[in-house]
Amino acid sequence: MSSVPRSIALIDCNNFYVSCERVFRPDLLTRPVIVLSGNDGCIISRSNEAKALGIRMGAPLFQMQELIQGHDVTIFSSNHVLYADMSNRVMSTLQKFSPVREIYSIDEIFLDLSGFADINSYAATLRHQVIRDTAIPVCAGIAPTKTLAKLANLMAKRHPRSTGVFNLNNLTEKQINSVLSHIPINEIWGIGRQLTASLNLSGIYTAAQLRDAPASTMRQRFGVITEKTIRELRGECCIELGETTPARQQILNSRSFGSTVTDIADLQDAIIHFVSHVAKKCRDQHSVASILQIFIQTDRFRTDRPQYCPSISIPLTTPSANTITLGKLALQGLDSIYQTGYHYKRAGVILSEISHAAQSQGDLFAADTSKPELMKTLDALNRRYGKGTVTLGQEGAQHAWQTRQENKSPEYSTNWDQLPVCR
DNA sequence: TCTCCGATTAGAC
DNA sequence: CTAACGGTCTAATCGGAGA
Repeated sequence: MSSVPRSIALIDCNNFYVSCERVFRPDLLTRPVIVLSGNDGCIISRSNEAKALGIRMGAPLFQMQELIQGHDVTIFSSNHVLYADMSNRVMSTLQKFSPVREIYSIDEIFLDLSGFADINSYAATLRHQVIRDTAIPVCAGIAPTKTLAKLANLMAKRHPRSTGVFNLNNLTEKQINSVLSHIPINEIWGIGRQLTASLNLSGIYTAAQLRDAPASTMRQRFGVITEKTIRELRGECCIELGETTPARQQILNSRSFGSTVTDIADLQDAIIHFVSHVAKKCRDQHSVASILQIFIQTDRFRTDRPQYCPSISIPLTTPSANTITLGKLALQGLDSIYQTGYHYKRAGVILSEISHAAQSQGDLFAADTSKPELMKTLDALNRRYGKGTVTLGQEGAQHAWQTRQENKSPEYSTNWDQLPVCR
């Protein structure tokens, strides 16, 4: 009994961050545009025109400076509030198209379209709906497994005059072979730099070659992930759709500083900021953490200066998500790892061993009682009047460690005060 | 020798 | 003028400590 293959669709926004900026700057629709990472450091999104100029993904901005200046490239700092809001809009449109779905990242969603009638035109409809609702362009790849759907999406994006939909289930075996033999393995989901290098050494260069390699021996040499990838390339489902977003197991907040800091007071200020942020995220998912980690780092690229990257892991006797409790411990931890005389470039805070607040061990007998009501009030005020309305004493307004963001667009879709027309 | 656990590595986006 | 290289997260794997 040969069963009909599943139709798993991967819908992926085109050049997502750039597309978000273009929604509010239609004058840039045909121009080279890039979006930078935090601190305006690396290039993390490029328009097709920027890609065509040879501007590399992930490259540090200063290395691409020549290309950029010669071609009037428009540069944006990251505007995460804008991207998160646009993502919510895109996802709420797309979720209506299948009851079985998984939001995989800020700009991607898997939809199970198995058994649907006329899948190709359904996918075309969904693309147009997203454009109408949000002005963000998306492409759809359809295949029997997630890994193949990823590749199908790649094909949909790559084919210049394609309709933005590519369905591997419509192809003959011969056509599939042809497609896979033209895709280098580094473009496969789950095959990164290291695996590409070692697989190449064994003579495997294309998706077709990887698919046809013996699965069990490959598992021994290259690990389980490679084996699953091989099976998925054959059309065998090994990675199911995860329909519920599980609570975070780890919550991290870290920053590279705009310039180096030497004073512990500046680090304290930064750490308190990070603690507030992670504690809030933890409370938002109704969790508490059992381990609090603090780290500070010197600039790893300044090899001419002494390096010092200490960290400390602080176990909590009572799991907590309380900013005050965690803040005190964090500052003690910082004290114990800080050394004078270094130029610190980055710091961060990690919450781990996270469990659900209600079922946390010892909760009944030893709850974290340091002003839990204060946390609720603080969260409520910030919800009501906007983020940053009420902060703890040490979260000042001026920060020596603040990141550079020289080309940030307004939060068009979420903040009236930032709309030029409302000034 | 086995098992457990924290640290490290690899990958995604 | 010079210096300039992200932030969050998961899962697999490694390797040492202790049983």
